[in-house]
Amino acid sequence: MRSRGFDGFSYADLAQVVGIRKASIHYHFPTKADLTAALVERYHNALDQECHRIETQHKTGRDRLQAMIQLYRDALNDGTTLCLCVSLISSRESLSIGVIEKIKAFRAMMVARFAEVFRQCQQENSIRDVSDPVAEARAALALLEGAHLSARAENNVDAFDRALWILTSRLR
Amino acid sequence: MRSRGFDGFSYADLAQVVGIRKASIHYHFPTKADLTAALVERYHNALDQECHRIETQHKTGRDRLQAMIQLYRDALNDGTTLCLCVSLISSRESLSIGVIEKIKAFRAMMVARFAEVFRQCQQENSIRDVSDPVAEARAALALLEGAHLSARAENNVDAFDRALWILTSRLR
DNA sequence: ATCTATCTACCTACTGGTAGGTAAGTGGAT
DNA sequence: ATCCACTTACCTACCAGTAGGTAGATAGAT
Repeated sequence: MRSRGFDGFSYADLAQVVGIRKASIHYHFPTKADLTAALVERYHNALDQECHRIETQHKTGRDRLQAMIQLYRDALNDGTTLCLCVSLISSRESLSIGVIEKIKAFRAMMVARFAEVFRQCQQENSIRDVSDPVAEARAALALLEGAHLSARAENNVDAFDRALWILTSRLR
Repeated sequence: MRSRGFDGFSYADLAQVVGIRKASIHYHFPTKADLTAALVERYHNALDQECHRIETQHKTGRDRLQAMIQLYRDALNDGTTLCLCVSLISSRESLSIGVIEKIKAFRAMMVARFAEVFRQCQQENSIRDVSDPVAEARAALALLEGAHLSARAENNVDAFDRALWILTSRLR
């Protein structure tokens, strides 16, 4: 799903990967919308947990921000996958409203997480020119998602790092 | 194509929109790869021309950058469409190598255009902290593409402006 | 202990519909 | 007469989703 998008993946593909018949997947997730909603929810929880782990493992805003950038970098899986959110939004026209709402919720969660980290960086003075942590967070999310697209287009994870330079170069 | 993506749009859809039979489209563009390549090429030329128009209509780097941001903003068409490049890359796994190369070429062209504008801004001192115009250009492209995704996810063009704030707030 | 009923998780086989793509023909312009 | 743009009618492959059934685990009643 994260590598082929909503319109590009099928029950048959998934069935082959997980090793059961597609009818069995329909048993657990009657429609593609159900399946997608479950995936987004799982992704939401997984990322939320990862952010929590980062909070416990890193104490400064600087380290936390870098760890969260690394989190997105890892999500690329060497260019084979995108952030679930990115691959789904591109095919928004095919999504059910339930899935769209879940994507919005995921993004709101990530913005809140980033805003908290930027607020901390502001207090630490560990990053240049932070005037509005929430605005910074929204921009950072857009930048990260755009960096994912860049890396995929160039078929090169370095493109992700080059795009993120605009943010990482502000760290001190 | 720009609203539904490569995997989400079909010859039948397109035929209905343009008012001829889908076999007639196959006459002009035998395969979906041919059609997509032609679309990317047209998009490339159209944007190149738009950038040229901006260069003649605006003289300062500051004005040119703002006009190019507006160009991307207009490409959203009130949230109904994405930059062609964005909607295609998400379904990269379904694309022919020819199309991927054309997308790379398009991105290289846009990076070069943006780099030129950032270089001018640097000379004018009309934007804060420009140290590397090419790096700025790459980051700006990622930000613009990410802002497109944000606007689409939030179903609100304001989300585009909010993401771009990180760049526009540096103008002076 | 065993019979019975129900449930879970899976299966094969199929549906209606749509995908990209093609072969052969039509009709107007040069 | 020939070419060009387009048509109808068709193909095969695949799509999401369904019908109907089965093996095996679970649990309550006797």
